[in-house]
Amino acid sequence: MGRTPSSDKTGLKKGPWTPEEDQKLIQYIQLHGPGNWRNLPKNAGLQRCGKSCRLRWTNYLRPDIRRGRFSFEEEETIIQLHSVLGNKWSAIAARLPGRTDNEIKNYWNTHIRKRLLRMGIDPVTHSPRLDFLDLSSLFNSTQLNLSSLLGLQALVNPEIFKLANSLLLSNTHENQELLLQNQNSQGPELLLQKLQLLQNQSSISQHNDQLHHQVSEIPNCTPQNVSSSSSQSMQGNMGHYMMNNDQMFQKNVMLPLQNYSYSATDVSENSTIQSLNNNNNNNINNNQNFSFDTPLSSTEEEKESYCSNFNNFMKFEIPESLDFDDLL
DNA sequence: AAATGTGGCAACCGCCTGCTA
DNA sequence: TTAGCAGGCGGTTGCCACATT
Repeated sequence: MGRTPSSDKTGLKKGPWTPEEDQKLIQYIQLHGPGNWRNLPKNAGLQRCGKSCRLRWTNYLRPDIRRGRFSFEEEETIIQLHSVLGNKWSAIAARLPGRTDNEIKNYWNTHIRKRLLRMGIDPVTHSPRLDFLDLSSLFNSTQLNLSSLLGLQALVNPEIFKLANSLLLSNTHENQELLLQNQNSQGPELLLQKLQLLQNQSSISQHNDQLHHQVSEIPNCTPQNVSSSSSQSMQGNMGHYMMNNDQMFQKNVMLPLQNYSYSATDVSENSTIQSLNNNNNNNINNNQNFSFDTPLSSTEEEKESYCSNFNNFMKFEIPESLDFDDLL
């Protein structure tokens, strides 16, 4: 792992740390404490730059580091915080004891981000986007039958569903081809236009004002997903969810979150499945149990579990008491 | 069995910020 | 005021391990 061991022109070693180096660093810090990273390598007998020592300590050797898989609660926290803070990994890490910003960043990029993309959610704005949704898995699915269509109906705005459904029912190969060809590029223009029109007719929540107000008071904080006062938000039974700005209406298709379900087939091989089952039963809406049939599917039980728990997974309710100063 | 592709993640790079003289 | 420095931070790289072809 890491990089090829090498030395820079000052003779300092780079690349992966050896157990001996780790030991030296640990022993030195145990004796003298962290800090003064510039002089630390020399005093500790390490051929490393101070920066490298600091990173090694903070990201790997620190005794309070909690290694291992992220729990579902941790994932949920990361997503919630990311929806407010954006890529402020250190701020997010501060709310997750034992986790480092580097670890969270890696986990986001390798797991959560991809999952959100597959779910059709923009990982930057946390807004649903049809052009990110993996529709090919839908149309290629052998499970594209009435029941899955009913699931799809729960996935999207009913009007959007009607439109998509009419495309399917017309049963023209061209339509499906068109949809599939365009889903990863610019999207079917006609469909997008119609969807956008429909979307713009969706109910607009007033409930973002409070959060916007709270966040706007944070110094130097420009939350990526908190709308401007002129932008729109949607609220469903999953809490407040902010739309980024009007540009979302230009190219992207937004779906009401209360109807947004989860392609849970590859959820969190690292997550604690059990934890999913602990706290969500009250929020389960059977209509939201929908899964795409993808090659990544695990067991049906897991799929069901994840699907039914997606409501919790995507519950981005920002507590009114959230102290943003503390957060930052 | 070998080649190729992909995921995961430790570590590096370069920029930014805050402190101090 | 400003230059220099240390530390912090987010983005990126590149290697290893495993999966797929």
